[in-house]
Amino acid sequence: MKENYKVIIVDDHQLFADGMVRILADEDDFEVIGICNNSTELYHMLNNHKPDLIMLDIQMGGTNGLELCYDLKKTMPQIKVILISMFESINVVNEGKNSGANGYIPKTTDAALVKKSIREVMEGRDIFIKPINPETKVDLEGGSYAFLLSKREREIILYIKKGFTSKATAEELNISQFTVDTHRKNILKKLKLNSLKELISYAYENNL
Amino acid sequence: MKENYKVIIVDDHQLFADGMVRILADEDDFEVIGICNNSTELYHMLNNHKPDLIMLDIQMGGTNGLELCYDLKKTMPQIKVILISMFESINVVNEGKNSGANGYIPKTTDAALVKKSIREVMEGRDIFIKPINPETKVDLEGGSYAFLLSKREREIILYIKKGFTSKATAEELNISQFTVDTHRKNILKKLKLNSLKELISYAYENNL
DNA sequence: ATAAAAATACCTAAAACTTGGTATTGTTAT
DNA sequence: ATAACAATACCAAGTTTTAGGTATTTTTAT
Repeated sequence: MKENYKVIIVDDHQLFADGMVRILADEDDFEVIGICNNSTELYHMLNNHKPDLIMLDIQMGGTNGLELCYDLKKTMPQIKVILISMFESINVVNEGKNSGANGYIPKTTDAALVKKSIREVMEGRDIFIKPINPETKVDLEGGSYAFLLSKREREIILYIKKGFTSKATAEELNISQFTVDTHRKNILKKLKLNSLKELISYAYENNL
Repeated sequence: MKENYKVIIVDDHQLFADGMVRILADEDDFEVIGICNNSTELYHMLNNHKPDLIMLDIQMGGTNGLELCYDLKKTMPQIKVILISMFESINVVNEGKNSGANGYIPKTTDAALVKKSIREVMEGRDIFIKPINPETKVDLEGGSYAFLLSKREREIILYIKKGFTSKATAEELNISQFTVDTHRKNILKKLKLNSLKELISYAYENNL
């Protein structure tokens, strides 16, 4: 008889999670024991349930899935983690590896490959997809480069959303106005935006 | 006996589409007759298959789902279209309406709501969710002066949210930059705000 | 018809943002 | 150890916004 792997799905897109449940329900060696929409829900659930595997979306509003994975692996290394993401760039895959995950699956893969990947991981082999075309500049369209942001940069964004000038932000954080300006510049560059106004809209539309 | 609605799912994330198929397979009044990962595949499929409904993701690599919806509705208005998106901002929902779609569902909704929405749409009622942004404080009594805004002022706000300078907005609307500046000033005054940045946040938090 | 509101247009000075740099000090990953 | 990233700080020129106005024309409602 086959193993019965207990799986928790973590994704802020409930619809995607609902779909995943049904995909895994096709097989009788998986059992989804829970769905969480954010890290808080996950930690809550982990108090009462011990999964064998966590399927973790790395872009969730307000939560950085990579950091979450890192924390999970630090305290519960025995739980396997497969990251799910709409990014396929080699950079993100590498960040995924560094966060301690056992696998990385882009959302462009299909149901069959997911099932195969889970079995691979549960049998002890990490699976990190080779980006199909490393030359291709990953064009995210609706996607978000927000995961590229550092902690301080996310903090700066909060002040921008509140309408703080760089001077006011600098005073609040006890750093130089020049530093705030540099952070702002770097944020715009990373997110490929042209102004703070675009940034604010971006922040709201991407739950930053 | 219930209707048997023929559905095509269009999403570049195969995994999401695979999940949707299984969600719809729960019910016997839906039948997924195809999955497409882009507009080309969709048009191909439409040569041989006539669906009752198309579930259309609006963010697909290389394809603008909104434009696709607009084109579809122009040539095949009898086919219902429900847009799916990870955005919940009022902007995008409105753009969805303008593209001729019959409904708009964010990916944060769950399987049950999707099924309900499909039935609503197939029975002739359009469904456009009122997005509830967790950050949004629904506090109409409390001090939203937004009702004071004129039509033109609301229009100006849309350009501000898109990051347009007053000069660029003026060119777009064929009016003087001074006029745009005056509108901006009046908007800030009416809403008791101090900067365009605050205005943008206000706009998102009050579904403007 | 007429008052109120909306939309238009103009002026100026100060403050803030944008852009294109350079550069040092820590920390992290390989 | 050494490359890459994060956080810090600085400079300058040009653009945009902000805040104080005034003022005319068009639309809307009573």
